[in-house]
Amino acid sequence: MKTRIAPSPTGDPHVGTAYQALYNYVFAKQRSGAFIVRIEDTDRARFNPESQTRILEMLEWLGLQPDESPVVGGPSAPYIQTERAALHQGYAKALLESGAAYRAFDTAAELEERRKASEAAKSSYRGYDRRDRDLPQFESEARAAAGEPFVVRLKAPLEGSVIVKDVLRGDVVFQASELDDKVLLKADGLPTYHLAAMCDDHDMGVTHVIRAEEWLTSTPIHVLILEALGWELPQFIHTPLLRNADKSKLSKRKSNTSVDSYRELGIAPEALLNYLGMMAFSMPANPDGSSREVFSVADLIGAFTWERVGLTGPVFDLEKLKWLNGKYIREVFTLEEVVTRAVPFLERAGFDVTDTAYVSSVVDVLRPRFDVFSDLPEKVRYFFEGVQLEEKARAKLEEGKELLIELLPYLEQLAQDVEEFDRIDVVTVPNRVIPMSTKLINGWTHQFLEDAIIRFANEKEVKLGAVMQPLRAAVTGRLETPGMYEVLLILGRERALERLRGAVMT
RNA sequence: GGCCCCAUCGUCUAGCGGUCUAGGACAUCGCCCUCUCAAGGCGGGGACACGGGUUCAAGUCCCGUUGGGGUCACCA
Repeated sequence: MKTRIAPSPTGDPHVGTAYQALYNYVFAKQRSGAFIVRIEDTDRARFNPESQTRILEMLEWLGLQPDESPVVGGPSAPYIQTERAALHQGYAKALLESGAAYRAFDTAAELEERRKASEAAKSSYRGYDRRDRDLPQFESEARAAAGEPFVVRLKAPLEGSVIVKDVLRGDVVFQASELDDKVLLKADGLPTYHLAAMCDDHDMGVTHVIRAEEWLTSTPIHVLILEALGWELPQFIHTPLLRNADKSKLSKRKSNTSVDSYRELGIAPEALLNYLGMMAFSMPANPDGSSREVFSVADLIGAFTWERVGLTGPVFDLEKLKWLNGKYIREVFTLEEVVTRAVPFLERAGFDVTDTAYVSSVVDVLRPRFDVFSDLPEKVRYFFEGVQLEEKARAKLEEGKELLIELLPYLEQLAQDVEEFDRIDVVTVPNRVIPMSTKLINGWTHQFLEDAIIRFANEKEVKLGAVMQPLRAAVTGRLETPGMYEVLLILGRERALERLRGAVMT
């Protein structure tokens, strides 16, 4: 069996394409079939060469590797539709000869005019009026031979009905009177989607056409083409459309449809795929009845079945996507994986990331505090650059300056106090071990800092917070940061004390 | 407007006639934890669109209404 996605290179890589790719990929893999990618670039007016590479790159980023595609090739090459134009023209000719199609010589202006007239007449039929359907054979040939531009149209039946068998919805019946004679071959000699997709799917051996619901109403046309060519019908599966918050079809104007934009936001491909996998499809529940929100593509391949795919168009909710991404950062990825993904964002912010151990401890301590990588740089700026006092932090600092001046010697004393203790090579913080270079250690450990600061607060008879917040402001310039002991440890004694001195002296 | 598809909390969804006083997740609210911010834990509010059937019994089946969406291009 074989599935495919057939994206059109006309713009940014669309999440809808990623969504379709996921279904096609998962279903093909589950059935040990092939997943192929074909580029549908027959619309020369909207064609965008960059778009093609970006779509292919998107799939690579997502890890949805096609078995056949323009880049990896395959037995049915080429996988770029315009390169198959001769094939399409041949099929169009066959259809013309068998009488299943005909030439139409209407100009765009004529069609437009008649369409308007039809609308003005409030006719419910808005399709082609079939003016040239019964043009005598000789006239058709002669005008074509004389060089008059024409398109090839499908001769759809005038009576009866066409039944589309959709795996998810069963039989969908369309009356012939609702169909019109769609263009198969355009005046420029290139095929329209209807012809090209059917021919290519057939020639490439596609067995399951899994595509968005918006194609459902043109499927009878496709069935007609397939039948006229004498080909076996594939299984048609129309999946619900991803929606904007207002339930309309997901669009650029109302939502972020570009996968690249999510990538820039700092959404991990695993999280995006996981999120897309819970749109319309639902993973079987856990044994305790709770729903399973976190799963991989491999899990999907294991559990996927069309019976668990709903038919209502799901609203794409960025909030939940972000939450899921945060979940991956906190619970699914290893620290190392989080760091690897974070580094490019930190570098782009201009931070020096050469000290891997340092970067790692910074990221680690921030892990429960960001859910999208692009948010990270701002949250860790003070770890890489000097302190920039925020307004509220300045006020706190002023408020506690007296206390800090007294605290300073306590902290400076710390190293001496613990000389008698053994040297420690790692700093142990509850629940994690942060490797540090030994020169930063001495008394500068979580335990000693905590003891010292609590003792100090007790002696001064103030709440811990009265010490912590001014200290936090002094050392980070902010009022919201990870735990102070962690921050002091990561910063290291020298830098922390230096910042503290600097703050109380101004 | 014609045709086609769809219909459970604001959102993603579970539910395949009785176990539903409808379950989970995001969001939201409250409490706990706590040096701040998060994370985490606990708890609250919150839905079967409506009307007819069928049936001993309907969120679950059928019909209609309403609502939403899609589609009617020499775009895909």
